[in-house]
Amino acid sequence: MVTVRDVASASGVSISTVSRALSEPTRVASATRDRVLAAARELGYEPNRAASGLRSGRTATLGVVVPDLENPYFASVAKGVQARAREHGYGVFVVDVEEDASRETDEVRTLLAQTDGVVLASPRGTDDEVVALVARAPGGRAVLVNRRIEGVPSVTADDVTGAVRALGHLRALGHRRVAYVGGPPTSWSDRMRREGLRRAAEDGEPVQIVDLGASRPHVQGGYSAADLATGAGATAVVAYNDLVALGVEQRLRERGIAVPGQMSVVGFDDTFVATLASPPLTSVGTDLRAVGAAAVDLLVERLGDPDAPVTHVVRPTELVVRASTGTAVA
Amino acid sequence: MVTVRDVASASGVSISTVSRALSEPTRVASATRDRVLAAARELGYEPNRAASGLRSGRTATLGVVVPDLENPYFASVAKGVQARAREHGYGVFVVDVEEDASRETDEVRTLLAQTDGVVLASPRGTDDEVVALVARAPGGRAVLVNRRIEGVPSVTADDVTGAVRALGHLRALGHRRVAYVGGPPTSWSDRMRREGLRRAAEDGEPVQIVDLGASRPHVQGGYSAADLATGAGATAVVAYNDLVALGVEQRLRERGIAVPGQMSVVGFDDTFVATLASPPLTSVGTDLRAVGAAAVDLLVERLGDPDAPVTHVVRPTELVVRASTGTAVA
DNA sequence: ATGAAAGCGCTAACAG
DNA sequence: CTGTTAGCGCTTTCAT
Repeated sequence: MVTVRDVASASGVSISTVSRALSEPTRVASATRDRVLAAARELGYEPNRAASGLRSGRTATLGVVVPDLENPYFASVAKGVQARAREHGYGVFVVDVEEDASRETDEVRTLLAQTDGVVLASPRGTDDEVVALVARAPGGRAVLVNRRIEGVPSVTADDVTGAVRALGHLRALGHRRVAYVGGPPTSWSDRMRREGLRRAAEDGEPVQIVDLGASRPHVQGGYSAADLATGAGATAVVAYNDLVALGVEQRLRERGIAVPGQMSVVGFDDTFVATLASPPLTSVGTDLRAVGAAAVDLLVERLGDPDAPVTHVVRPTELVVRASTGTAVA
Repeated sequence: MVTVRDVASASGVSISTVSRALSEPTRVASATRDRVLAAARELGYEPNRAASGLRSGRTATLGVVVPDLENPYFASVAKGVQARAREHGYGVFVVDVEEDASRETDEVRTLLAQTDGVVLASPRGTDDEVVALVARAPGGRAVLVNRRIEGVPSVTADDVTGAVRALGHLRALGHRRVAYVGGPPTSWSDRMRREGLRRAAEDGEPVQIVDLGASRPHVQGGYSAADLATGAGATAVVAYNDLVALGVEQRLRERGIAVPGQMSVVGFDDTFVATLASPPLTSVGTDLRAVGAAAVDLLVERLGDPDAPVTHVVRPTELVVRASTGTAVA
């Protein structure tokens, strides 16, 4: 292993100069600096993060906690986090807690001790649990994604507006009875989506919202809920997310119910699977990588200034209309 | 921040006893140990990884490098890596190199300096580049996934057998002219899949393989290649992976060509998207999380014994038959 | 602009 | 079984 010492003796300076040349280039005479950098490159020097972190108290590492990496939603968020963190010079620990609230708690706790800050995506714990957890992070070293709690910095999508647009779209197509297949009870975005539908339903030509309750946020959840939607006499289904919507489509296809001929389907998140479905799914989307990136920006900003005001970033949503929605049956 | 020192004074022992109680519980009297552990818990002590790593030379961190986290294949591998690493007491840095071979090189280099070992999944570099890279990791601290090179430990899937089975399946259904939509030129698994098809084609009732060349390993790649398959007079298409296969299905559907009525389609990897397609995709699958887990096991084993022989783990593949394959048209 | 020296929190000899 | 001590590689005063 090559250390600052090796670089120092190779370039005939002291180790402090090496350290400075590497991290504060301006504070070193340009001639010396060049010599040092050349020696470092030549020897293949790679700074030891553990050592520098130990001394400086800065680990140059962030953590990101997600419920499930295989869920395309979180894969995209994690990708955005990783990419932006890299731009800021941070490495990132990715932790998949397998949809388990108590593991979430544990992992955030340890990550907080090991990293400069953590991004907590779609926490499965209650607001109180999350607040308690984050309280352990002095200086706001935690940022939430997809959950908004006063006092804790967060990045969320404007789901309310998205849901309003989705319902407007369906109303314009003549739908007057729309079923909603919900997500996990602790999901903040599920609350927002419900809220958007409710508001939109009351505003203008009346539309009836049929609440189909909570489903597991996977294909299977939608598959099981599809029959409830037809049973309720709805002409359109709005699903908690794309996977659920795909499950609905799957079941309808199996029963020979045409989409969108007899039933329209709308998803949320506009993940890449939306285009894989047949028919391709109309979905309320957000730029998920941008969500991850924004969370990192927030974190980095606060690490630079712990007293910065708590900010809530709300990313825009957009209704992407594809072939799964059409005019309502008479 | 609470340190070993705080725990030591709280429990009336020396710092070394604290350290031992935490990491080698057997070497400490049980009474003392209980006292120390209680104090640690009470104070909310979290060991500082940087410090322990600096001293012990062990970072308790692994790295995993993937071309694209949003690709379900790599999401699953990364998930497997993370989960197994956790069981072994390691954290994991996940790095997405965005399909870029030169970033791959850089990242592996830095990771090797920062971690105890790295899992390099589906390297985009050439064999020579990979060997050069790995040569920098004394004691075999790098493990390849989805690429086999002599002298470097690896975990691969038995793609040859998988391809043989896929072709056997198609032959049994009466197909005599099968098109293959290939993946990236540097892909090792693409080579193996081709090899399997070639072998199987020659063995038994003859089947003609039409090589459609390389495609981008995404939906778009399959979409563009689909017309080549029909143009070539094939009655079945084998695609490099599930995404490509879905692209093929998409284009065929658009053209009104029935699957499997007029054309059968087979994918590889059996990622969750295979079941989302319509018709659901017949695919040659491997347990991807297990692949990731095996890579970690290999790494951990070698970290324990750097002189252990280089092993190549080959995971079984399995043909999962779904609705996208049927009897050949007359 | 540069060097000397202290020490971050922890583990690993070495004593006892 | 437990305590003392040295020092991992680096950054950071404090001098010069």
